[in-house]
Amino acid sequence: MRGRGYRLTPQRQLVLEAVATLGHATPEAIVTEVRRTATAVNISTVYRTLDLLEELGLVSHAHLTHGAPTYHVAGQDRHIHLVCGGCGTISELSPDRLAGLVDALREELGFTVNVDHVALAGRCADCSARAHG
Amino acid sequence: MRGRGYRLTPQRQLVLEAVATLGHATPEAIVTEVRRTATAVNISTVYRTLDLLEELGLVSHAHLTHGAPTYHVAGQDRHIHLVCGGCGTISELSPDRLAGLVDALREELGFTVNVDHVALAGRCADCSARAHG
DNA sequence: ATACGTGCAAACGGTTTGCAAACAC
DNA sequence: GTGTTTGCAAACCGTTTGCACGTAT
Repeated sequence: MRGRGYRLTPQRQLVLEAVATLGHATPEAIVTEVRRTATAVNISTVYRTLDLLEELGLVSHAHLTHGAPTYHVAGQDRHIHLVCGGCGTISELSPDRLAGLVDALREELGFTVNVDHVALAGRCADCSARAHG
Repeated sequence: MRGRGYRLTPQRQLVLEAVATLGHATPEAIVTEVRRTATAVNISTVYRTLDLLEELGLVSHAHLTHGAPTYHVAGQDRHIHLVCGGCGTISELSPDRLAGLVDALREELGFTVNVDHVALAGRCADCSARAHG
């Protein structure tokens, strides 16, 4: 952090801790967690800090729903998300499932897929059954 | 359209035509196109109409960027999108590339992936090279 | 004639910005 | 001390809503 010329502030520490504690969290959830120990922290500081932490490679974000993105500690407990458009249920999946595609795209096109970033949309078993009923 | 108890209005026709003409278009781009022939059409009508057309299975939408989604005629010229987080370039890919994964998820979990819906984020060859330089 | 559909304006959720005050260095 | 970072308030973008008017059926 300091190594890259940035200042180490309580806000920045608290935001990173909150992301670690919460697992997958929206900016709104993060500011709520942070305020448990520092009531005055502003949501705009959280946004600025998340951008910075992401730039430093400490956190990543994913889009699970049409609403706010969720942030998580980078490279930890990696997985793909499946989001059911019927009931909204989110399930997790090993990133190995995409390994074949990822490797092929890197070799053929030089394109490196960020596997965590986007969820796969679709319909879970229950909702598929219901739709046909 | 009428078959399902909905009224056929000029606005609805124009929105569908605009989606067909534009290929991939945001609601903003669609309303601009529609206004070339009907200046008074409101953006909220476009949103309502797109929801309806999607419910009827005539159009689909995909999330290519962090901004507005893009709408396209359903089932036509299907492809996956690759979005480079470095330069923003969007490229297209055959949905066959995901066939293996899609089949596996359906068999094992009963989950049906909506392949068109979400783009794969990552870094294109140029931007990967640049990042290491 | 009577729902249904539209335009408008206002609100919404999520995010970004300009600025002056506060603080890490 | 000085330049970065913060809090605040206001603006922003994309989207949704309530309501009175308009219109396809």
